[in-house]
Amino acid sequence: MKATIYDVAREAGVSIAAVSQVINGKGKISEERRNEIFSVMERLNYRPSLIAAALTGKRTYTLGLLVPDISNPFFAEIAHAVEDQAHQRGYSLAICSTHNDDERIERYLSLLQQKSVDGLIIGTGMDNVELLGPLIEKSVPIVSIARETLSSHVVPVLVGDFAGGCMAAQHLLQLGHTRLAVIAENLKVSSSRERIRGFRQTLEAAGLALPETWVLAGGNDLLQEGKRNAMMLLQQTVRPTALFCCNDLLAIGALQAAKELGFRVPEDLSIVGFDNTILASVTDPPLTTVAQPIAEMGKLAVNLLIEELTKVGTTSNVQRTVIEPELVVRKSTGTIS
Amino acid sequence: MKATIYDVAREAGVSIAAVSQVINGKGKISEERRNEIFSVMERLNYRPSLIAAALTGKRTYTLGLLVPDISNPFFAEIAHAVEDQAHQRGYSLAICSTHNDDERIERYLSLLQQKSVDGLIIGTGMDNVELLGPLIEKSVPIVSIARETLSSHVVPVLVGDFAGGCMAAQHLLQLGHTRLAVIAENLKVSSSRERIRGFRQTLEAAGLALPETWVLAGGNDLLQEGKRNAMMLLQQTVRPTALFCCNDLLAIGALQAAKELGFRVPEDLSIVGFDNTILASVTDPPLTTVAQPIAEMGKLAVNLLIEELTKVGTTSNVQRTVIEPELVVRKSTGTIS
DNA sequence: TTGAAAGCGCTACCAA
DNA sequence: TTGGTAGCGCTTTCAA
Repeated sequence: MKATIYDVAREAGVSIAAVSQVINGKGKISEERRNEIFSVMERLNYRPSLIAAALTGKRTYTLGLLVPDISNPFFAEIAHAVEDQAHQRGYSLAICSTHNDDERIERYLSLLQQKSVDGLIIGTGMDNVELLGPLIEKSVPIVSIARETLSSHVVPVLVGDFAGGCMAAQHLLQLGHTRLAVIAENLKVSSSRERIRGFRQTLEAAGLALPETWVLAGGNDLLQEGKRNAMMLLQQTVRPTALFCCNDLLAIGALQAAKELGFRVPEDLSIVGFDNTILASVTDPPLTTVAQPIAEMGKLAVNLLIEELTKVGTTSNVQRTVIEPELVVRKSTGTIS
Repeated sequence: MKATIYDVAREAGVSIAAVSQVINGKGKISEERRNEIFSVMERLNYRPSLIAAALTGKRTYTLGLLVPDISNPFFAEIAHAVEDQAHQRGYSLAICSTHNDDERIERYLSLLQQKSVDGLIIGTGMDNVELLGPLIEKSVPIVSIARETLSSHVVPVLVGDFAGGCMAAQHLLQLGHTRLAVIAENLKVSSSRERIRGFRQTLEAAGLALPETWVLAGGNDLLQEGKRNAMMLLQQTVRPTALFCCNDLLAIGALQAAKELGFRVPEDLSIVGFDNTILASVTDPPLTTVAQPIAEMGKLAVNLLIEELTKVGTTSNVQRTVIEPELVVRKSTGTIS
């Protein structure tokens, strides 16, 4: 039913070895034979089985990508960037939404291992780094994207989270705000912590404090969570005039809360997001946000990974890469009135 | 370096056949042996190679998903739904962004074929259906999602586009609008055409006409395109009071155009979108839109596909499935003032 | 119940 | 330049 290398060899009156050579452009085959074989392959609509090739030790040309949730625009954009570059390099992508659930991660990891992916890109949080052990042992190269290093064997590609937090603070400070609060995702996520650290440090350098009670975090449904936390912040008698939200979804939730409570943005409240996903450009007012260079990160991650998995033997010597973020000022921030 | 079935067999003092049986829960192996083998597998951290298994004719447990662009929230949500269900059924997903480019589609199709995916879910437009030929010959089951049938061999899972168009029209009609226009994506896409057809028919049934000049389409950057087309529509001396946009991205573009031109939504202009992606809930005002039951469609598509590929031999007799959409009324539509 | 052995489609090494 | 052939790791008869 499906043409194999044997069919081609038979039709062309050569050995399968010859056909294999032609497929891989190796060995020495005369022009004549080569062309003959090509034409037979064409005629039979022959497609070499990557499965069989992989079994003999070649690569599978498949990369695994772990993200918390592909329907979250940030990760969708990451996936897009990664896929694009992978495709360019001849690899395809197995995408896995982990829901940040270790059990699911374990299943996926095991599956990817069984499928012998050539490399792994991790964009999901992981409570239990041990789960990577088996992969590392089998020396499957791993890079993490937008996440701090998980282990010394994982090369991270990340955005300057700390710097991003600083930028947000600086911007808000310049606008004259003095009562600032933070809404974060999940403090287990290192990038959130870094952003907050940058934010706080910049504030303190300016002689302002960021009280612990004004750093709210947690929750799974980001939009809801952002809204809920913003509500709490805004209903206090002394309320913040500016909010730094650790991602766009949270910022949008905050935006909704503000509107619901009758605060005008940015006149009564400034909001800064993080990520610069499509969402940020679509809200009203559009969101001032710290942009992650998603396309660049995706591309870099794939390139590092492929570089890693193509150089055999050589000890890996790639180090962490940090790409600087950029503040995109839109309409959700302004001077205090 | 990596444990194989041989290692397990040797350690356990049995034949590889026995191990294989245990793995697959087939054949008759004594409790004792079985447990012994299991414990050895555990100890060796053995993971059966799916590659090798696939080579012997078993499935690869991989499904291919073709979408135009995974970073578009609609397709990201589709991907999420599909992945979720696939994972539940023990399959993983190779996701491919085609950019609606036939050349890219061809490359991906060829790749998926070489990887022997068990089935294909197509959510992308295809100018050249012929490309599916090779897959169909190899009897790889294919379902299309949110797309009209591409060929008699492709089972479609779609939303009632026509009905959705009707709903939008009805809603607008009820609000008293009489000058309605349409902004569409690309008239090559059958779903767009169907939506418009439903919309127009409902209008006509109410004695209203939808002039061809008020049906604008085309473009690749949906947001921009929606904005541009809305601009054109709104700057005419006799302008529409209501816009039906064939997807949320277009609707958001229209929303931005309206604001830029100083029209209030919904007081001066009503806008209805289509899809009900997360974007629709995030704009201001939030978008009234026709909701596609994305999760349901994704689940159904996967189930149909797996059903198809598990029943050997039996002639496929699954027929097209249409899930009805639902109008979600938010704040972008209102009575004319 | 168990095991020996014949593939699955392809690569790579070694002879010819 | 070519072709023969030994695997790669696993499934699956078929005998024992």
